[in-house]
Amino acid sequence: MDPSLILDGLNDAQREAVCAPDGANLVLAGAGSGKTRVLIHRIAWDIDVMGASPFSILAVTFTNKAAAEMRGRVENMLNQPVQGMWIGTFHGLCHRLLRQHWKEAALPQGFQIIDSEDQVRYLKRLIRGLELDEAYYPPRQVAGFINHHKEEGRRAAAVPLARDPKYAEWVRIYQTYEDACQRAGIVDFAELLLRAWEMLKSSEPLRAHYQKRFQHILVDEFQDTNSIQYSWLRLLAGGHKNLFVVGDDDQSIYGWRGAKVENILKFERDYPGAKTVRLEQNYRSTGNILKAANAVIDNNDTRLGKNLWTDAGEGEKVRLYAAYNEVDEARYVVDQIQKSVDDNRRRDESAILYRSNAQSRVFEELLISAGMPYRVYGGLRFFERAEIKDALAYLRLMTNRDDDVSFERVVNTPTRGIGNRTVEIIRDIARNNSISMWRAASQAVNNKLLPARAANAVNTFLELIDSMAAERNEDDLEGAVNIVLEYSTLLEHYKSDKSEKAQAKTENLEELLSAARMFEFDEEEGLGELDAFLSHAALEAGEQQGAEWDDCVQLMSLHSAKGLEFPQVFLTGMEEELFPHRNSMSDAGKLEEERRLCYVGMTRAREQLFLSYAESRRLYGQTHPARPSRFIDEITEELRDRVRAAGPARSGIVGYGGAAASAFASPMRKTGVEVANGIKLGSRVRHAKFGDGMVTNYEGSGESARVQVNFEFAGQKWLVLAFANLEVVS
DNA sequence: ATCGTCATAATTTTT
DNA sequence: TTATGACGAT
Repeated sequence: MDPSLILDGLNDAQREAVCAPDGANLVLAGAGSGKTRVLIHRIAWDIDVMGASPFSILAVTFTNKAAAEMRGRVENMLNQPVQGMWIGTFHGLCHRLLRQHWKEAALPQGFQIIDSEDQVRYLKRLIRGLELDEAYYPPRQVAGFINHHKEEGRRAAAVPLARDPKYAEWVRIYQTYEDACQRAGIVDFAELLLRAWEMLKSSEPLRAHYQKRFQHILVDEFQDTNSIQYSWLRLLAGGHKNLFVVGDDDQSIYGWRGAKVENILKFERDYPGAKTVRLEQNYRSTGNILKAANAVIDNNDTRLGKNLWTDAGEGEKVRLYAAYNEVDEARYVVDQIQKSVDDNRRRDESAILYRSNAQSRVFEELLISAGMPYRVYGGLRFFERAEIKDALAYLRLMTNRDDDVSFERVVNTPTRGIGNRTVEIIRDIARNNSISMWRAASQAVNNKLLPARAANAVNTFLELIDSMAAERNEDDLEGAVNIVLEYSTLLEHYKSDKSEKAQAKTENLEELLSAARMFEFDEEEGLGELDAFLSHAALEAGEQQGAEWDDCVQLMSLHSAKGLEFPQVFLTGMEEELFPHRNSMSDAGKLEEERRLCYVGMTRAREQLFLSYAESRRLYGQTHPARPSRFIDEITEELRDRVRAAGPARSGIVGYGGAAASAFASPMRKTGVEVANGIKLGSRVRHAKFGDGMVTNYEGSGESARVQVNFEFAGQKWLVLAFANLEVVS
């Protein structure tokens, strides 16, 4: 193959990385320096030039999105589908290993994956079962404790015993949880990694097999790896040590969830002679933006050192807006976006970034009243919705009756006369006999351990699940979902409810049917279709709702913005205590991570970067004076332009909290705006009987469209557009 | 079993 | 401010 096809268009450093000899290679890739590109070209290089078989390649990412993108781009580049290559997330790949070697991993064949929410719910049950006070052992924190230890490769028995008796109890909960999961055949996210690692570590033949198979291991976002992921890689690359890792220590922002930047340093130590390549040329931002970002990150002491540069021009200076309060800040931002839209720029060229999600509200309110469509990242995803998880729980019980998490979830959903007391009795039996809830329930029924009425209800439930399983056709996934929706009466339950919410839930359940219909089943993993679907649901919670193709202003937290870029970026809420966040200010390490977060935010901008802070901010219902963030001071003065807030507080700002604000008491997170006949979200409309009001929400379109209007005097009403005869005013 | 009331806590997120 | 969860009353 002709190497030039792969090397063309790469700069020197990129090229050096792509065709580096086998062995340990570390690519320190600054923001916007083409890191994904290097990774993809490297894979192509291995296959096309070095003649590696796709079977010998293992490429690891952190998100499904990144994995899918990488696969697509590699195939594009090689102009053919790559078969046999493993590209996926750490969790996805470990899952695959465990499915293929469930015996060696000591798991039941039909093991199920639980997500973080399930994990916390389950822990809560177990903590109660141990008769411990939830107030002293908050399930969330216990989950964090357990996950932390798992990420460090420690099982409950291996957690060093501390003098603190409270801590000993935590370990006891961990042990209880570990046993319970094993019994129920469920595996949490951290367990996927830990199990796979333990399996490879303890089984010499398996380890040898995969070490031999994966001659080329590539890792994206290496700075985000935690300890167990690092060990996992080390194990797999044990023989040949052909590890090609790409990362940026300056963009490490997930230390709080176990990521270890130190792994980059460790890498150079653990693989002596590792080659390091720095990618410092940035293809994204203009000079001033880069200089400003460099100036900020330069204040961190623990850096490997890197300086981004560009040969694009200086561009505009960074603009700084000092707002009176958060509403003024939002108004300024929305005004600026309006200006660029008037300038024929797309709305999705603008991104509003913030440190914490609570800050999105004010922006949403003002965007609605400006009639500007927007999209907020970071809500619940499809497979995380309660009604979807209910349906999935039925499916899971069908394939694994011992799945206690699912049992608890749906035993009385929808209500079928199995009350708390009854469930408690079953739980006790399960605990006392170390059996699953399902078995305990059938014992309770058979041995007459329940009052007649309860026994009857429980029995009906057991038979329901059995009949669902019996009715199901192995190779008809959609049919299985249909059976669940019908037999469980979930759909009926929501359909009979005429409320807004219930209707949305009905639609979601119907969407689940089509998700099942569209599911692309890959038989080679040795899984049944249903199990594959359930694993898929757990590992890929699904897209954020909201149509990507809509032209919407983008709102997201700084963390969610990593990896993205926008021509125009608004970095808002640049205030001490908010950003850097108050919880991260006292610890030097945490503060540096905040600074990196700032660096990540700034380097999202291609052409224009706006920073803003408010002198007074209302947060959690209380107004506090605020000081500008230290990060602002760290930007050299000549790189920024201070945009003055125009004059003293204006009536428009101060008066905002009145009638208009109350109209937005509950902003809906909608992405579209135009409803019909010139009526938009935020439009002022007049109704013959109710008077004037503002459109705050809508659903449907055309004839059947309904809009929600907040009338100044008549309050909130839903109106069918075709009948309401609304007139748009001013 | 469901509804309403009260207290509480409230970065960041993927798998 | 607000969302969530626990608890008590119907």
